[in-house]
Amino acid sequence: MVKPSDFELKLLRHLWQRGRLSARELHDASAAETRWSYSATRKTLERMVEKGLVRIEAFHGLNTYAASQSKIETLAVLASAFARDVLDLDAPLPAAAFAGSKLVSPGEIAELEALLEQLSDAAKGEDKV
Amino acid sequence: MVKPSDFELKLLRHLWQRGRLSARELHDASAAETRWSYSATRKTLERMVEKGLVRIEAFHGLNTYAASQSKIETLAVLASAFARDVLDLDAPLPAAAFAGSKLVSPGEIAELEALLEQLSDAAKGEDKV
DNA sequence: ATCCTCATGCGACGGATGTCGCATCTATGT
DNA sequence: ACATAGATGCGACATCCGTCGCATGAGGAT
Repeated sequence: MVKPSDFELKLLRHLWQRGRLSARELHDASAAETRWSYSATRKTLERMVEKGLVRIEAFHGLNTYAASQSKIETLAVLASAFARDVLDLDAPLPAAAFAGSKLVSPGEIAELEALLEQLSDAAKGEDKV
Repeated sequence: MVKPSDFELKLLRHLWQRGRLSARELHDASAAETRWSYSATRKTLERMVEKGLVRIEAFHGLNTYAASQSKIETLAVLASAFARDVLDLDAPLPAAAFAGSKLVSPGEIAELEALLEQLSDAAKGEDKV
C-alpha cells in the first residue's frame, strides 16, 4: 500500500468520490484547491500511475483515471504512519480520532479499525526480526 | 511554527528529553533509530538550524544544539496538518487521539488541545479572506 | 615540532515532488 | 484539403531531504 503526498491525496479524493475521470475533468474539479496549471495536474497524475496509486485506461483514445487504492486503505496507511512516527504509538489510533470526519461513515470506521490493527500487528512482527 | 519531517522529529525527541546536546552526543543517542552516519546526523541538524527548529550555541568552540520549538507546539502543527490534510476535519483532533501516547502527560494534553483550537481558528480566519 | 583525534564547514549526489512548457497527434468544422 | 482545439507524451527546473565524504583547523600527546 502506497502513502500518497498531501497533494496526491487531494486528487485521490475526487477520484474516490466520482469514480473514473479524465485528466481534464479531474483538473477542473480540483484546480480550486491545488491552484495548479493543467500541466501540473497531469504530471502528478502520471506519477501516481507509476506509483500504482491510480489506474489509467483509455477509451477510444481518451485517457481516464481511477483510484487503484481505496479510500480506507489509504487512510489506514496515513493514520498508522501518523501514529507511529508522530505519536510514537504502538497500538493503532483509536476510532475516536476519525469520528468527526465527514470522509468516513460509521461502517467505514469499522473497516478502518480492522485494517489498522492488521498494520500494527504486521509492524510488530517485523520488529522482532 | 515549523513542521518537521519524520527524521527531524526523531532528533527533536532526544533534544526535548535531554536538553542541549552536542552533535556527537545527539548522534550517539539517535544512531540506533536513524541508522545514519555521523555526517548525516550533522547535516540534518544543520538544516534544522536553518529552518529554525533548533538553536545552535557554541561553548568554547564546541557547538551545541537545543530544540527551539517545544514538543507541544510541534505536536500541534503535526496533528493539525493531519486533521486538515488527511481527515479533512474542520475542528481539531479530539484529545482521545493522543490518550495512548507515552509522549504526552495529561497536563500536556490539555495544553495541546488549547493550541490546536487556536490553530484551527486561525485557519478559519484565513479562509474567509 | 610533529602527529593524531575530533569538530567544523561545506560540497555533492540521488530520489521525490511541485510546477510548467513544448512538440506532436488526432478529430472536427468549414 | 486545411486550420483549429484539445489530448498526449515527454522533457526540464527548483526545492526538499536523506545520505555521505573531504579538507581544514584546533587541542592534546609524544
